[in-house]
Amino acid sequence: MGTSDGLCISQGDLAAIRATPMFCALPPRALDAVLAQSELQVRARRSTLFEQDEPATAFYLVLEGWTKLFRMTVGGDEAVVGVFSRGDCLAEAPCLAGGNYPVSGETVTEARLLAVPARRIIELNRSSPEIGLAMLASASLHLKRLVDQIEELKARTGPQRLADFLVGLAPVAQGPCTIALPYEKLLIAGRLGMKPESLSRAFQRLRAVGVRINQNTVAVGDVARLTEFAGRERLMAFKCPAFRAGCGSR
Amino acid sequence: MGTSDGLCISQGDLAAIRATPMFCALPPRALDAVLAQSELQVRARRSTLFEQDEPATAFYLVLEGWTKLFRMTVGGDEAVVGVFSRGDCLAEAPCLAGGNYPVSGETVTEARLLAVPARRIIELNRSSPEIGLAMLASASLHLKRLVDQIEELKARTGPQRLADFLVGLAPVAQGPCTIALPYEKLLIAGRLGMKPESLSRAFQRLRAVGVRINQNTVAVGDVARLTEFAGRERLMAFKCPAFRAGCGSR
DNA sequence: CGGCCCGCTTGACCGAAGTCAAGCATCCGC
DNA sequence: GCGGATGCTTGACTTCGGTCAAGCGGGCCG
Repeated sequence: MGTSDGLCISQGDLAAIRATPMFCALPPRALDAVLAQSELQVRARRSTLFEQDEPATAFYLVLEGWTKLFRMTVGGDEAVVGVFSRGDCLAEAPCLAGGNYPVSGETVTEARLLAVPARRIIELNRSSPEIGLAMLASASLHLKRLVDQIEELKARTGPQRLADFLVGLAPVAQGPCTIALPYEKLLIAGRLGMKPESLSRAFQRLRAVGVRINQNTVAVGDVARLTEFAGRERLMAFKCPAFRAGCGSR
Repeated sequence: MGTSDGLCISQGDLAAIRATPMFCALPPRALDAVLAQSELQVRARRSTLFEQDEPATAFYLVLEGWTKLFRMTVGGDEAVVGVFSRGDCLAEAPCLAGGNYPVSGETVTEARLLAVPARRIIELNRSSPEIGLAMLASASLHLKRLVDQIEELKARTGPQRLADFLVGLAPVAQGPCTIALPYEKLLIAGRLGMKPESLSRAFQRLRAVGVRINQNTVAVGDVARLTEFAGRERLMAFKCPAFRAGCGSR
């Protein structure tokens, strides 16, 4: 886990930092104070950021690459709670609240991160109270994401969740496009709450709505069509026999 | 939705308020300031507190009764995101962050609530920054709960989730006991992420581990056995102690 | 009293997704 | 090149939980 000091932050990174929900509401002076306390870290793939139930001492802002939050279940599987990239903030709530990390965090690819020590921020909060509100805004966003995830798990099938995931990755809102999967299928499966085998089958199902997969690149015939599929009710295949016919052709 | 002023708060309620993760870290002066701005509400069953996507203008602390947070899915089902009782705080994060409610809120039984207007709190935050941190602590707790819920949905069967729910309600950690279900089975099913039919079947399954059900009272042969069946020791949340009907020492 | 409505339970059925196991490609070191 | 990792796909089977429909019991009202 290579580290360096907090001073050499590129212009691009600075812009990214300023754009986060966490820091965007902060007056420049307060932001400078935060950055002065922080550390720029470059980490290899599969590097541990923190572990569940450890006291929370620092939170992280992703500048480049991908990271995940997860839990080990009793059965030894990991339940992925979220996957994050540039501009996302991890674990700020437990840090500031002075508790333990509720999940474990790990890099998924090589990554560049801003690590912010909790203590300093708590101190800073005293002089600039808007930091607290900014963090709350960020935490609020995470709450919303988790609620989305719960709703998704409860109300959608695997292929629909996959469709939604792909739509989120697509560079356009309609028409054809190709997408490079940002990380391994194993993790995508985890993120979508299923096993790798089910992910495979979900991709097969999506061929019926114009999705082709080859290695880790995906070709989408029409993003709008995929979006529609993602939002449909679950019994759709049952109610609309045309799909089944389409599925069968291989 | 009956209301009255914020001044006549009973001693018991005051103690409950002081024990919440939200307010327990607050200096008495700040707490008084908050309470002076708040309103005590008594509401009938099935009364709407706020609706999803509305601007968040107030948050609620439950003093008595039960409330739920939920979302309407595309299919028209409701996905229950949480069910809350005495001592729990609802929607504080979006309020303070100045966003919209990410979910809808409703009372499940007749309930007594403390309604706290967002604006005043934001102003208060300027003079006492620890309010921001206290809210963050509360938000952090909600994050943890949601993560728990996701893990549960991903890693456990219906009967296991039900067992866990019952254990959480049991007044003892081991040995026999009887439990009165706090609200309708329909809602319990929603909370556990299943349909009423499945809940019924889950209860049947639990007969194998010594659980009998009759109307809305449940007889448990041995709570420890039930806990084991649920699949793990639930590490009791560090929710400032005191209330929560019968969640004794563990 | 008889009707009805409502919440809950049961049973039959079926689709979604997990498990287990085999098959196949790619990448790597030797 | 070969042998063996590793990661992805596929197929057969099983289990879980949702759907639909019927049945039942209690409470309420005329």
